Order: sequence, then structure tokens, then C-alpha cells
Amino acid sequence: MTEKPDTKWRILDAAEKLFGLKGFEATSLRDITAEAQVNLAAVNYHFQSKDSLIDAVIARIIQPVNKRRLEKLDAAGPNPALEEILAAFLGPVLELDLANVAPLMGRLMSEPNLFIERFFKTHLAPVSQRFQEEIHKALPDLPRAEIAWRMHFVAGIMAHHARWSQVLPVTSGGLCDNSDPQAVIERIVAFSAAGFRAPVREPAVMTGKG
Amino acid sequence: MTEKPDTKWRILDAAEKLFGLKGFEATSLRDITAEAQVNLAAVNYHFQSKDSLIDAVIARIIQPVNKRRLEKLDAAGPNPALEEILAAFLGPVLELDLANVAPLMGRLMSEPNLFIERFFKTHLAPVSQRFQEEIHKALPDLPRAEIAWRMHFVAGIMAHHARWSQVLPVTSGGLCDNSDPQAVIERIVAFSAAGFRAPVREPAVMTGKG
DNA sequence: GTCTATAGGTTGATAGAC
DNA sequence: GTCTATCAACCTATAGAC
Repeated sequence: MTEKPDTKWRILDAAEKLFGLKGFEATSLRDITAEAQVNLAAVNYHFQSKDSLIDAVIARIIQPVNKRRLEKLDAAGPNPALEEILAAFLGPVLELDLANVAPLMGRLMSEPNLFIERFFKTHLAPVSQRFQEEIHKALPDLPRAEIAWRMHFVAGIMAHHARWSQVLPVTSGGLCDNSDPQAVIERIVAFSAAGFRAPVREPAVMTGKG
Repeated sequence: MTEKPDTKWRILDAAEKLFGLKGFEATSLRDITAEAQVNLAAVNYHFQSKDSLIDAVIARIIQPVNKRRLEKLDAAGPNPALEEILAAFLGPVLELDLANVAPLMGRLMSEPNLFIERFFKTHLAPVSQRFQEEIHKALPDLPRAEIAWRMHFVAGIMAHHARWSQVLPVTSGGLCDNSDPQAVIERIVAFSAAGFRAPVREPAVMTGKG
């Protein structure tokens, strides 16, 4: 019956913000408890260790993202267009809060060592497979390997944008305005859909004998 | 007259490898001196601090990469095709040693805080501007802002691939074979060129009065 | 559940002998 | 230039009072 933002949630919120801002290793539990205005020992009481806290922070972000991805995909009907598939994959990430959540998501996607060990099989692999199946239905002539490559490219755009979105207006010299998430999604969908429809280059034939 | 791999170079090589593998914060000077088989105090003798060592490691990678980018661009003649421009931008990064150098390059590109403070103005901004000019000549109808956005997307693909290349054969379930760097460059160039040529969506007109 | 106090270890950096 | 030894600061984690 009490309000939600108790100690445990305050720690998760503070950890999410600081992990995204400075990274997992560079953020100490003291940084987190200072930001959350709770006692240092509370971290080890509510979570068992820093590693478990990292797991909890990430799970709290990834699970609803993947849930919404699949909901959007289902909502697009039995034979969604390529653009609908890409928007379902990208939207839930690019709609995350740019200040706190998106940087952490981008950081996580650029740390394959951490990601693979703890989240790849449980969180990413099933969703990735489902999306690759849908793209295969939308582009039946595109080889499976090419679908995997191009999903890898789309994930790269998404991760990089999540990581740079906060500073992009500066680094682009004001050219890139990302204040409207929907406009960003449309841009990335248009770019990625065109890339997915690019002709597949035949592998070069070696001149040596077989 | 002595051989090149003296203490200073051994430290740079070891730091490059470990920074890429574990990250800047997670790698201690003791990790580096153990890998390089030199004394701990040698780091602070040859470089003044860990931060200066980070600068030196990164400068040693970025400078030749940007030099080769511009050489490739110049070699493509006065009016290079879009594909030639993209290959000049991507090639020198994607041809880096996948085991040691590429992971560090990918990590650097996914750490905007570090990157912007120390390398953006000196290393990235001039090269980026030159490439955007060339793309403007190749695609004169594409708005400047859209060029900036799409270069941002291409950089994302590049950074993500540099970061994941080592594990990609596993995470793709064997679908993505990246043993041939030239084939990877061709794939990314084809995808990105098609994305660059995608039609620009007109901004949606609001239904409210002006 | 929340706090203080502290154990036990690692870090970056330096002083000073050789 | 290279080494040993060491410092002060920081870290995660826990024990135990309340």
C-alpha cells in the first residue's frame, strides 16, 4: 500500500542512470548510493552484489522492450511489411528515455562480453530469431545469411544511436535534431529498409581451378 | 639501432589489447605490465599517467586510419561514386586487426563522453566534414541534414561491427562468416549505399493551425 | 530494513636505490 | 631506464547494533 519509490527502486533508478553515464566498472556502489540518497549497505541487503544489481538493472529495461517488440509485431498482422517489422524492432528501444535509459541500453549492446554471458540466450536470441523469420517471409528471396548480416547492421545503427543520441545535436553541428523520437524511427526505418532491399552481391569467383 | 619492440612499444601493444578486451576502466596498469612483461613503474616513466597512456594508445590507432581514409578518397579521383566514398570511410577501420585493434576502435566509438572530450575535434570532425562534402557532390539532391543523419547510421554499423566481429560467428548461429574483411566491407557498402539512396520522407504536416 | 564500522583487497602514482 | 617498496585512496562486501 506504500508508495513505490522505496529504497530498492531508488537504487535501481540511480544505478540505471549512472551505469549509462559512466559505465558499469567506472560506477561504484558509493556513487549509486549517493545518487539514490540511501545507505551503502542497502545495496548489499536488497541485491546481493554489484553483479546482481547490474543484472537487475538490465532485466528491468530489456524485458519490457522485448515484450513491446513482440506486441508491435503481432499487432501488424500475419504478413507485416518490411517497414512494420523494422519499426517493431527499433521502436521500443528508440522510444526509451534518452537521458537515462537509452545510454545504458546502447552501452549494453556495445559490450558483447557482458551481454553474451548473461543476456544473449535468455533475452536476445529468441526475439532475434522471431524477427528474422518475419523478415524471411517479407523478403523470401533474400538468403538467410544476408538477413542475419543486415539485422546485425540494423542493430548497430540502433545501438550507436542510443549511445550518441544525447550528444548528436552537438557533434553534428546542429544538423541532426533528435527531439522527436518518431521522426528518428522513421529515418532509421527508411534507411534500413532500403539497405535490406539492396541487391545481394554474388560472391566473387576465384580464378584458380576447382 | 636496437630492435623496435622495446618497453614503450610493449606497453602500448599490451594496453591496446587489454583496453579493447576489457575496457579502459576495467583494465589496471598491473594488468598491462603483466601482459607486456615489464615493470609497473615503467608505465609512469614512459607515460605520465594512465590517462596519457589511453591517449597514446588511441592516437596510435586513429591517426593512420584517418590518413588512409583520405588517401583512399583522393585515389578515387575528383568525383568519386557513393560506393567509393563509403569504402574509403569504412575500409581502413574494417581492415584493422580483428583480435586486438578493432575491439578497441569499436569501444572508443561507443564511448562518446571520452571520445568527444579528447578526440572529436582533433581527429574525427575534419575527416567527417570532408566525407560529408564528397557525399554532397555525389548526391546533390540529398539535404545536408539527411547526409549527417545517414553518416551517423553508417558510423553505427561500423562501430557495432568492430565491437562484435569477434563473437558474430557465434551469435549469428554460424550464419555470418566474417573471415574475409573485403567481403564484409562490400556488404556494408552495399547496405549503406542503398540506405543513402532511400527517398527522403517529407516531414509530416501537423493538422493544427499555424 | 537501516545504520555504523571495518575488514580485506586493489588501484594509480611515486620515492629512491641501482 | 629499470627496479623494489610503499603510500594514500578507493573499492566491494559483511558483521553486528538498533
